[in-house]
Amino acid sequence: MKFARPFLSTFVNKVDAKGRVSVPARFRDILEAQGVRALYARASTSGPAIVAGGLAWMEQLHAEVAAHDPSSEVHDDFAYALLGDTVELSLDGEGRVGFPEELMLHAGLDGSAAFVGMGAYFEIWEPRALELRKVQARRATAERRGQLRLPSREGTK
Amino acid sequence: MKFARPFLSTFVNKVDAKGRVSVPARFRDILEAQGVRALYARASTSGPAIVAGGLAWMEQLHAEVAAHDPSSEVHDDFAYALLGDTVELSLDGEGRVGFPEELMLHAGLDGSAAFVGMGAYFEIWEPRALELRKVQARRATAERRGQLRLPSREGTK
DNA sequence: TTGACGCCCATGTATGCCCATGCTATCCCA
DNA sequence: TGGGATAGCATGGGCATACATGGGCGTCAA
Repeated sequence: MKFARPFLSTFVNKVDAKGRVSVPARFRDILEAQGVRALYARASTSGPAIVAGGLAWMEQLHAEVAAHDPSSEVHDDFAYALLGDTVELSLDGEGRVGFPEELMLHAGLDGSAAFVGMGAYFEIWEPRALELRKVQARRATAERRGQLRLPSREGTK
Repeated sequence: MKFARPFLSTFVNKVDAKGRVSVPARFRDILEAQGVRALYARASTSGPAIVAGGLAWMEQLHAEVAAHDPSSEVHDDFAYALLGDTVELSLDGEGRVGFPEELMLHAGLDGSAAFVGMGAYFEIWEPRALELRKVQARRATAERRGQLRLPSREGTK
C-alpha cells in the first residue's frame, strides 16, 4: 500500500448548534485522497478523546481483526472493540461532520473541538483538555530524550 | 475478490409488535450491493447473539465447507452447523426482517435489537447484553495491546 | 376460520444537502 | 510599499429527503 500523507498539527474549530464541526482543510485533503469523503471514528480507550482516521486507517484495523481466527476469542474481542464501536461519518458539502452524541460526551466537546494530527490518524479533543495533555506529553518527552527511534526513512520532518 | 465495504458501528433499532426490525440503512446498502435484498442468519455459537451477513459472507462459508473432503466428518459437522442452521431472510419494502422465533429466543431479543458490525458480517444482540460484552472486549483488547506491540503502525493508541 | 406472513401506505423526526455570509491570508498592481 | 482585490475556508441556517416505525389489508396455508 502506498504511504499516505500524515495528519499533522492542531486545528481548533467550532461546533455549531446542530453539532457539526468543520474538518480542517488539510485533513480533508488527506481523507479525500484515500477515496471517500468520510472519516471513521470511535472513542479513545486511553483518554477523553475521539480517535479518527481515513479509509486507509480503517482498512488497517479491519485487516488486523481479519488476521485472527474467526472462531477465536481474540478475534471477537478485537471486532467488538475496534469495528463495533467505530462509526463512519460522511462529510457534508462544506467538509463538516456531526459526531454522535455518545462520542461528543466521551470527549467532553462543547462549543469547540481541537483536531490534533497523530500521523496515520488524528484525534479530536476538547481544546483545554488537549492543552493539558500536551503539557504532560512535552514533559514526558523531555525526560525520554535519546529514546526516540527512527525505524527507517519516516517522513517525520 | 475486491475489498468489500465492512459492516461497522452499532445501531439499535426497535422490534415492533409483529416481530420486525429495521436493518440499519448502512448495512442494507452493503447487503444490496452484493446483489440480493436478503440476509443470512444463524445462532452464534459463542454467545447469545444472531450472526448474519450478506451473500458474500454466505459464499465464503459455503466455500469453507466445500474445501473439506465430502466424506469426512469435519465436512459434515461444518455443513450441519454452518449451512444447515442458516436461514435466508428477505427484507420487506422498508428494509425490515423478521427473525424466526428460535433466533429471537437465542439472542434474548425483546423490544429492541442492536446490530453490531464485525467487518465481513454482523451480529444482532439484546442491547444490554452487547454492552456488557463490549466492556469485556475493550478490557481484553487494552490488555493485549500492552503485550503485543505492532512495530509498523499504531492500531489504537 | 384463524393466524402468519408478505405487501403497501402513512407519519414524525433526524439527517443530509444546498445556498448564503463573513473572515483572513495571500497575491497583484499601482 | 501600501491598499485593494481575490480565493479558500470556517460558519450559519433553511429545506428536502431518507429513515425508522406503526398500522392496515389481502393472501395463503394449516
